[in-house]
Amino acid sequence: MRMSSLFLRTLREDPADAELPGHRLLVRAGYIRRAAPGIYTWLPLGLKVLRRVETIVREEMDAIGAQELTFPALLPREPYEATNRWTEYGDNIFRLKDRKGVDYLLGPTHEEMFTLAVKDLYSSYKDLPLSIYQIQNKYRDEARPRAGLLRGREFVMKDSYSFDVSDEGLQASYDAHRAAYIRIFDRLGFEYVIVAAMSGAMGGSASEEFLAVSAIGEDTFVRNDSGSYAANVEAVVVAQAAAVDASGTPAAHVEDTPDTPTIETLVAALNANHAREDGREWTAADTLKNVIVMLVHPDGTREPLAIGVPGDREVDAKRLEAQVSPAEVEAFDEKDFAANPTLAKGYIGPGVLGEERSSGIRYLLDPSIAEGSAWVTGADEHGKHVLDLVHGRDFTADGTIQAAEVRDGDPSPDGDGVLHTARGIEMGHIFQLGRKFAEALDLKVLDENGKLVTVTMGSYGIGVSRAVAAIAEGNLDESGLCWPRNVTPADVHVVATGKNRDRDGSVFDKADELTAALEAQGLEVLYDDREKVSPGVKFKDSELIGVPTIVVVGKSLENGVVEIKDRRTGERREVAVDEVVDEVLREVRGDASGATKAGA
RNA sequence: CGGGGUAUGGCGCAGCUUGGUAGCGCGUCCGCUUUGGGAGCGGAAGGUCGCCAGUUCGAAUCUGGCUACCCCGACCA
Repeated sequence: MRMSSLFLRTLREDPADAELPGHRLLVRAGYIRRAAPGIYTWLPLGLKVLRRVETIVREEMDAIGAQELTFPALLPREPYEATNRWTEYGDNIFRLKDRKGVDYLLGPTHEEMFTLAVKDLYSSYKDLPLSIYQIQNKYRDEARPRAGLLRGREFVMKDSYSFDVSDEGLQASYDAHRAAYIRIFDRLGFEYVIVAAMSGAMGGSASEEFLAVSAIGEDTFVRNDSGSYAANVEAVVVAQAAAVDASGTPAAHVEDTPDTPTIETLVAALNANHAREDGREWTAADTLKNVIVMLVHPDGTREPLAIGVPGDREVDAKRLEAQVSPAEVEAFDEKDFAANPTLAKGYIGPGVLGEERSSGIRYLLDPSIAEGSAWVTGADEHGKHVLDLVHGRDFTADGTIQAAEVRDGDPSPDGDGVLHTARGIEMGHIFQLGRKFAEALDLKVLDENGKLVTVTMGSYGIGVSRAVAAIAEGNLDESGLCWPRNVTPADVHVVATGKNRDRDGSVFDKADELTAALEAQGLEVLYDDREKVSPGVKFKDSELIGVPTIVVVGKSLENGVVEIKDRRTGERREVAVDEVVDEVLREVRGDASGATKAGA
């Protein structure tokens, strides 16, 4: 690539609409341009990076025998009608009509198309197992696109699906994908963690996410010190607390606690007027907080739900949503309270909660609330709370729910140490869909006995354009980007510092020659051969663009040497002109952690 | 969907309070000089001041309405 003719314009100043450092640099260095909110143009340099990420994904998918195909991005409505997703996706789907008024959509995901394609072509167990994939643009009309490529409305995704007759076969396909994903993310070169995840609205069992560890990530995950446990916070399963002996607990008794509608005011009132017998102060953890939310089911029906959690914890909205999906959660507002007169706002207790009690509202407890444990909680009357209310003796719930917030320092569910929380960017998600989806679309094959059996499926995704953004965010400094070798738009950046071919002929001649020699070795070379551009500008641009190895041909040519610069460390060294090609090859190939090695 | 902000040449911004020839920096083009860290001087091109209406002799500026975009939250890969 000759910079004198490359379609590129670097910006000296940050774009005003970019917030994240990596996004700013991708725009400034001329990799991408915003075309519309959440929609980006890939300029030549950016496209090179995107293609290299795609190539790594493609190589590893092919290596496990998955076969590539491409579905249209513009899809008919019918298949999505069959799985009810035309409705369930709601406003998140881009919809359009053709000239006859027939509905179409821009594919937000392609489960239906994959499943129907297999149904169309295959009908025997002998055809399976099968894994097929595509690398395709996906479209989601996000309520609020943000963070540049990390959450766009158009994005590039690799999605694959496995089709098996048996559960064992599905497990094998899943394991193969998991191993391929590990190789892919190793080659892409970022720090990632594999966490247990929720499988989402389509159901299914085993599910894991690959998260790039990053403070700017939108997902929260937890892990313990030994690494034996890691999970998306949504998927953490808190163990049921063991029952405790309640024989010494006095009978439950209602006390006046005026003006205590919050846990904070309640604890203060308890300590002022109802001192504990054991002399310890009351804390929020002694109270049972009952939170009411309104579930909105996909068919539009509304159902209130009561959740009991220890008073020192909040209900985690994401955990709750994951548990009740596909229902959505709305706040329980004043109108709802008015419609449920047995609920005394601020003093709600188990006395009225539960399907069998006066409110009729389903009541689910956090599993940390042990049978036999005693609580202070609302007495369902304004200004009154009940003390020594024992779970199992004085009240019961309709079940448990994993919806309380998970905190740093909580015990690890596998019993090994405590949990720490961190943030990550979801880069990949693999899960065993099972038969639910194939059933919806009636995907069956004949087995050895000539009987029709429903196929079992796995679903595996990687955010390809998101990977470019995540790599950029993780590989930059104050001067610009610093690409890992496996995804850099060029292997080496040759800078000719001359400004004028007439006067600096020897510099340009040598740089031309060197570029040709490097290209002859199969390297992708970005060559700054611009005239009338001062050396300072070329140096700044080379740092902004972030090719890992920079070769400067200039002044020192008089002494028969050129300069090789490491973009990441800033280290520079002089190398004799006739040794440069070998030296660069050594850097590019020797240092290629992951890509060439893992691919070999 | 709630809260906040912004809208002026390709990019970044000033001007608006107090109405009167639309400005600055970067970038682009021409000339001369310069030549290893975003060069200097001189010249030039490039703008329906988001849109609609109103007030006014006169609106980027004042008033009303609308729209778009950005950020935080809610929601989702």
